[in-house]
Amino acid sequence: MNINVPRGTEDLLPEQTKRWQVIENTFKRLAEVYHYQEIRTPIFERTELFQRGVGDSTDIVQKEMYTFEDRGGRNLTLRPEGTASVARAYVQHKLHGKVDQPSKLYYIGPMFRYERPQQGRTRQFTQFGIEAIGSADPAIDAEVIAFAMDSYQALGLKSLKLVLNSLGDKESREAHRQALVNHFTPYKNELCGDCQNRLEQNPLRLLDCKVDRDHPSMKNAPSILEYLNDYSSNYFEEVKKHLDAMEIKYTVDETLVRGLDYYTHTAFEIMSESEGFGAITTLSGGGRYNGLIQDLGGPEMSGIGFALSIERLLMALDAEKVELEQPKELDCFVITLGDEAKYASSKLVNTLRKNNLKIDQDYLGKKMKAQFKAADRYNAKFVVILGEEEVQSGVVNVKNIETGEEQSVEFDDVARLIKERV
RNA sequence: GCGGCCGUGGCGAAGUGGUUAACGCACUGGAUUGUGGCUCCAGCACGCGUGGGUUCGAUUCCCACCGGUCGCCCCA
Repeated sequence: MNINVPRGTEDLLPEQTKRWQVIENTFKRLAEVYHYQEIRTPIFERTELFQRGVGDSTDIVQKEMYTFEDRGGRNLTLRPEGTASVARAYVQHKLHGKVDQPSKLYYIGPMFRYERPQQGRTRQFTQFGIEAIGSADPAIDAEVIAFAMDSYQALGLKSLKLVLNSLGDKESREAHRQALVNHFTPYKNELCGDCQNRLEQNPLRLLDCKVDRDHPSMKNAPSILEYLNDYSSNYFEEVKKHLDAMEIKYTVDETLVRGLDYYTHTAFEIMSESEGFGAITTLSGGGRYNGLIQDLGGPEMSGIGFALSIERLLMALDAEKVELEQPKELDCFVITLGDEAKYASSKLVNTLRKNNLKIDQDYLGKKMKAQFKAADRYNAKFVVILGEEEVQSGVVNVKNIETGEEQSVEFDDVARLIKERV
């Protein structure tokens, strides 16, 4: 019987969750700083939502969705990304009618994609993301990008690369699409199978094909930037000016197209430039989606967002050898000697905890030496030794593990003493 | 969906077609009845992913399966 975790999923044991908590708290703090509020949507949705929202031509919808039928015959899918769900909630609850606009939302939680696992890619992974819906001001594009960069910088990461592009509005995209079809059709038979399909379904994605990257036709392929109409190209310029104003460095890459169909105008990715980071260097991505809300039955509302993977963030932290600062595990470990002392110990431990101190004691009947070792391992600041003598006298020694200093106090004063020193 | 590599105690890891499967860490006990982190001694795999095959004999060779891992495509 194999009861291990399913392929592509993992348990996070305390050693790891400690780091996760630091990261999550950082994000929540940033969300307050940038004034984004949390939204929680279901982990599964109707399959149509992702087909419409993410796009039928995307890899996600074509081959990566965890789709199932429930007992009522409903066709459901574990969410592969967060934006479609947030947009759906925005439409469903008519957030566009609320006073606070734009709606600035953040989410954090598991996403699911059925893929072959490898480093930096699991079937269940965790995204933190934000969405700002209801504004078409280039300044908010820049805000989202700044937030994305801050998410890494606030944790101490440095080797980051911001890549930027514009995909233009509908009109620009259509013009570019036509140009791409005209350009690539003569070479159709020389391109890879995927690209032959892309030529019909989504020619834009030909540009980031890794197989045909070196095909001669790629070199002089029409760039989206040449097809931006006035509004689009002006919008892109404005976004860049805001980034310049914030002194955020970026590289424009006209081949950056992103894998999801809903993107318009601003598209960006943040990559790690650390040595030995592995094959996957994309840490996060995002962009503007001006047609999405309408596609999902809402009013004409534009939005922009980004999402990052916490798993990849952790890889980046490891690659850059960033140590997250973590709180001390225990303020005091109570060493108990002999059966008689155990009641006094329970009482003392309880009292200390009521004083909001982090306390633990031995439950394995270990010898003193082993109890000291446990205290070391838990990184406790103090130990209290409690044996028959102490029970008799009502006085215990409180020992500072680092300095070795000891101080004798009555039971009732232990909490106060430790609180003063922690 | 396709390809490479790997599968030995709680963890890391060596090794061999044949009689006791190194070593390190961790853990437990002792040297040392109540003050640890150092040192020394001792203990700790009836077993080398599962099943089948070759063989007098397999953890070691072969096959299949399972699991892990890395990479391709694509992405977070």
